[in-house]
Amino acid sequence: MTVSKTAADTARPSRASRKDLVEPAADDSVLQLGELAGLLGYSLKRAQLKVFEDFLRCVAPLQLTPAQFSVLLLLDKNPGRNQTEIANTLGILRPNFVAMLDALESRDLCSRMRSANDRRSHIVVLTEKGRAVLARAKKFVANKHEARLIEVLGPEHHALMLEMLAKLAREF
Amino acid sequence: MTVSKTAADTARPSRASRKDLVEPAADDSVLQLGELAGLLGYSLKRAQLKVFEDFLRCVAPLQLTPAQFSVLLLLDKNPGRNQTEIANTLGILRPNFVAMLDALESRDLCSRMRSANDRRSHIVVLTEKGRAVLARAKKFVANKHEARLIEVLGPEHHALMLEMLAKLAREF
DNA sequence: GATATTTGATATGGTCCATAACAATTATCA
DNA sequence: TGATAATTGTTATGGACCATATCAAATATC
Repeated sequence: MTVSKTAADTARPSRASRKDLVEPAADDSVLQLGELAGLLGYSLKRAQLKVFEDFLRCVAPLQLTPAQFSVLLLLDKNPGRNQTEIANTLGILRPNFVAMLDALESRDLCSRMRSANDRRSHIVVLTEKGRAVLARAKKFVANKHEARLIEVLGPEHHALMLEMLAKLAREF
Repeated sequence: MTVSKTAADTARPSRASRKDLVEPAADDSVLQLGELAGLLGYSLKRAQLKVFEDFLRCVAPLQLTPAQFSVLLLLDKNPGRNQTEIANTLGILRPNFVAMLDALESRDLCSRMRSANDRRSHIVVLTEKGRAVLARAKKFVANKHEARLIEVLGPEHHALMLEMLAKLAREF
């Protein structure tokens, strides 16, 4: 027995214990989702993966992930904030935000500055290059990514969807 | 210098290089999301996390994750299928599905059987206990989880949302 | 019957997420 | 004031999830 309790470590029946023969499904048709199709969380997850994939494609020339883009957007909209404030707003834990900022700072998209008030905190500021990249990214996102979403869903459904998702994220 | 190239390993400016003082934001009000609120992918991700959290809470007595629940549902709806067929339908890669099945099988919720046709493949079947647990899980999900979603979104918006999410997952 | 393909499995590495702990700094308050 | 507590950025670490290469056994192909 191992000590750590990963799923992979759980006991698996020996080969000898599963020797019974069973008839496989006859037809090779597509599997039925059943009630899975009615599970909101399931479709939510699958849709989210697709949307993030498309985001990455649309903004690939700038090499920005959705999370990185959200950081740049937040820095632009909220100057003079420190690491914890930015991280908290995005639901990122402070320890995990360090490496994220390191990556952005090493590409000269943002910069850590010392606060004039509190020598503990680092104020995070967009660099000139950061502002330029963000501006280009915004255009890619609006013209390619969101445009495609609006096209597929229809403008009114897109707006409604945004509203409902925000409601879920807020009060669920 | 380390060898692997994680984001955390990217060069970070030395402490000496960021000594400039900067005025922090004066007010301590809530940070502005800005265009982040209009990004569908952002709200999609946040909503998905909340919904999965709620799912885990609602089905906690049965100790089932959303992924495990989806496997049980699929096994029930599609008897006589092998591991790859189940995994593919759920978008799970075969190597990663092995540990997942190990966990379920070690709890006697399902069982791997040899196919009568093809001695390579394992037909995955629900056990009696698996069927019982699935039945209970379905009730928890319907009466607690989905019920709350419908309550928050409203029945017609819930249905519309499901439709749109499925559309995104399908044709995006 | 030689070769290619499929299936389940292992190994491995990457990314993301969560917690504990630490030094430096600041806040609290007796 | 000075002792103690709290905060900030950081490191270390481990778990969960995802992706690729590879393998032996079995089957398919030609």
